[in-house]
Amino acid sequence: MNTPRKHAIRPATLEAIVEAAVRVLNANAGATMSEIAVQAGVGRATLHRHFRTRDDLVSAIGIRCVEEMNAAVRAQATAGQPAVDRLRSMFRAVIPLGDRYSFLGTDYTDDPKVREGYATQLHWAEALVEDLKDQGDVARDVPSPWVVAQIDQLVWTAWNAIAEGYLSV
Amino acid sequence: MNTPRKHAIRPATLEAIVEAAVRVLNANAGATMSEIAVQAGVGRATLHRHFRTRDDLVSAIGIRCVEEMNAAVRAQATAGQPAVDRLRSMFRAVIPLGDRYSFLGTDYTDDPKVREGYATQLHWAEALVEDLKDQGDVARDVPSPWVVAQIDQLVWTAWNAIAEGYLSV
DNA sequence: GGTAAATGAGACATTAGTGTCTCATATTTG
DNA sequence: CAAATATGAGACACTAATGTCTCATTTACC
Repeated sequence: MNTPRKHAIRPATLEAIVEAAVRVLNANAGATMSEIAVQAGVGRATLHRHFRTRDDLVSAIGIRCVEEMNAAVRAQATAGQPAVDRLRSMFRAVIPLGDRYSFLGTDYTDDPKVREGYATQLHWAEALVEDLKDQGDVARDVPSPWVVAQIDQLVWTAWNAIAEGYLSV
Repeated sequence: MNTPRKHAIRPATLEAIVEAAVRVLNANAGATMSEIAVQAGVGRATLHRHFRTRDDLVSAIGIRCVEEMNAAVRAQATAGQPAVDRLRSMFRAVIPLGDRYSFLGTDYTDDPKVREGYATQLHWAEALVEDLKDQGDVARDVPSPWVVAQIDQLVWTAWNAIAEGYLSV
């Protein structure tokens, strides 16, 4: 079941679309399907052929983003490391992805997979904060959500700083 | 010269519009003129009568925002205080304004007055960072723009934290 | 109370974007 | 080379929002 005769989309086309979408949306979160099509060097109809609506496209990129993020974090994480080192590893993993995905902070997608992936990241961060408190690296009376928010925002700030050129990876 | 016969806009109407716009745009940066009109209890035509375009309205609010911010900072600032205390005062002054203006981080306005007001804030922060370095509160080799960005983002994070309810003013 | 001006309601034209469809062309596959 | 199919180009209908306009009604001022 579900055996499309040959190929439903040419890999090169898909790649061009996704790459262009990431690039264009990163520069302007409200970018239009036409702009993306032009940047991808592809007809607008082709966009709609593979991503029926604009939301579908943004969701697809959102999914790719959280997956890459989680993969990057997992790849860096070494079990048994001190919490502080794991925090540092996380930064090292995530910050280089900013030039591709920072627009997701603005252009919101409600896709359940994206929410799920983001929730995974949050839980990971919450657990890390607990460990930091256990080690005495963070005072017990600081609200954990506040610490998590700070970690989140530090990543975001770094992304912006890199985008604006006064910090480099 | 410039003596409109009686009044060009009723103060109550203006107030209702601006208040509603702040409230609605804060909840949804992409809100529509109709939504704002409804929330203000005002006809949509009246909106356009006093703010010809949507941009005009957003700009007007942006201007009001930076003016309030700068005023709040100036009101709190006591000359001759140690830099760290001035930083704390700034936070105290600015953070309570977040529930009204945090949307300005998303909904961008290009109005020159807004840019100018924002530039004022930046210069103020830059000068403060220099003082902090002079006092040895911040290491000399940390890039100043990075510190400024951190201050900016700390305010932003606090605004969000308050909006989401796990922190209070 | 009477008058002038501000407002509300709604019709209207315009614009920009979305999503669908068709057909000719280009590309892949066998 | 031939057949199958993905693509490009563009026409089309549809929608949502903006900005303009008119006219009846309400409000404020003298």
